[in-house]
Amino acid sequence: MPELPEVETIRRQLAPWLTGRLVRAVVLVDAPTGPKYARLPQAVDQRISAVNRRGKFLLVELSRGDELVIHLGMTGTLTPLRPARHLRITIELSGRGRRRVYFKDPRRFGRMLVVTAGDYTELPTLARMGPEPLSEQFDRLRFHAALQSAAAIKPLLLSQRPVAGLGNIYADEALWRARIHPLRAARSLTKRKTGQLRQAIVELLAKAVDAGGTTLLDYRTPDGQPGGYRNQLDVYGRPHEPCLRCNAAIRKTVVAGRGTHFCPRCQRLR
DNA sequence: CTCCCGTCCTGTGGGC
DNA sequence: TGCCCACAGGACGGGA
Repeated sequence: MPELPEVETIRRQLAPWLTGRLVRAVVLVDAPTGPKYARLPQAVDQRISAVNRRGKFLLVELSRGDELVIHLGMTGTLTPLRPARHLRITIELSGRGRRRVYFKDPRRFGRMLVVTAGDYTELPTLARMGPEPLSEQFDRLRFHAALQSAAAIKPLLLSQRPVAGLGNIYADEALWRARIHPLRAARSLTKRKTGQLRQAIVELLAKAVDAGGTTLLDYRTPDGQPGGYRNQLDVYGRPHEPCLRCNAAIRKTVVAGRGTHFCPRCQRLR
């Protein structure tokens, strides 16, 4: 479900609420065990010093040199209200006001585990993640270099390696903005084109963060609000509708097993 | 090493 | 109404 703008929106709401509090307990509900929920008891009695984000991962800094890594998968949410169904984990906190965070995850694709801070050997995508798109690290030269691959551009973007945080919606949106066909071999793109793609990614994600992300079905921020970017989407979810640039019918296909939207006129393969 | 595909899991919506 | 299939914001592991 959540891509960078949604996770960033959640992080901003969570940070003031969690920072400075002590983790009193982590309660596994509906018995999630195994590597996806490793070492959670280790968080108990540690104080939360910061709530950070890398790509789509939330990184909760703990006082004894550990890190609570949270990935929401497709359908995960963190909420102060106990969900009626699909509750997986309850985190109990010290202090006044809201003292419980609930991790709701219908499809169970999410994960939550404790690692030594910065040790991401159990999280290969995080370990090899590209630069944050809204940081100085995301520069033209490095991005162009990261695209020297025979792979198709869309699946490469979804790998998180050239740049962090793009998922299925924003990959389609960015490629439409930059007028690049999702199946174009990444290394066939000129420097000028990769520069345009970089610019598209930055502008798109900044606007989406401002809007609080995109709600398609059930995404909600911790305070219960849907994301406002949905009605600003240019191609995603608009198959057969006219392209907003050239009026040609938006096409929907499957690329790398994911629904993929593009304009066959603006985004040519060659 | 890189790339591609299937798989993990549950819910929903469309077609018949 | 009921059933079945396709599809859904992601990441990982295995095989080529």
